[in-house]
Amino acid sequence: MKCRSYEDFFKNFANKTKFRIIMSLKDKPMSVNELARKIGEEQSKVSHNLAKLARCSILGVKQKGKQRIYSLNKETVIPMLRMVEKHVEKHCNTRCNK
Amino acid sequence: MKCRSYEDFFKNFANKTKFRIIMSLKDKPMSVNELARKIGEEQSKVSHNLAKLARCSILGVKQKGKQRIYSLNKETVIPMLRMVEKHVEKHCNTRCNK
DNA sequence: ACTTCATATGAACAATAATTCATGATATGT
DNA sequence: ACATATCATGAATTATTGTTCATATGAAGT
Repeated sequence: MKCRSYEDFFKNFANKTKFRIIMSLKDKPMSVNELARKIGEEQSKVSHNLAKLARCSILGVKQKGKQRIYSLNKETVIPMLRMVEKHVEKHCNTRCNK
Repeated sequence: MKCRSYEDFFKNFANKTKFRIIMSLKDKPMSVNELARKIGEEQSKVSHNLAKLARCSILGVKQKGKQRIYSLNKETVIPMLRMVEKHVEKHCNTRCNK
């Protein structure tokens, strides 16, 4: 199953685990276990989430020995995040927690 | 409850009803009933969804008599949609349904 | 061929979000 | 003050997503 709609695309940003994965990959590409360790979640969970992210081309993958290295599609994602950041700054008042 | 995180923000685009509302409001601001008729959903459903969209400042509201006119925050939303559109064009191969 | 390491996958279960339905609130006109 | 139109809200229900756990797959080395 491919990412077949805008909604599907956005779902990948609308979830904490996926979002943390995205954020982690801003620095550098990583293998599944690396990521799992970095965000403190178990392999299977990370793997499931990676699959969905990759299906929507938010991430890319390449094999490297036994490992799979996931990398962020920066072309799309970085500008997107920047926009939302700007939006939140502007509209989310000082205490954004509640 | 306010929109307190990026995830919350993105949730508003990750749902069919909300997405259709957003799309409908690209043309012009509308009242709740207008919207409900336009997308063929019942008032209560639309209203619940509008509430969330407005909390994240994806929509704005103003009262006009008994009606509430919801309008799209085009500044943020239009460029966002354009970006995703581009992404989908590029990465979603010819038959994007399946 | 066997073992190991890294990752993927399916199915059961849990958590979260969306919808529905009944009702409440508010503005407006009479 | 009452009736009506428009919209919001809460709670129960349903639907969708996410997680967990056990297991499968696949690459690499021996």
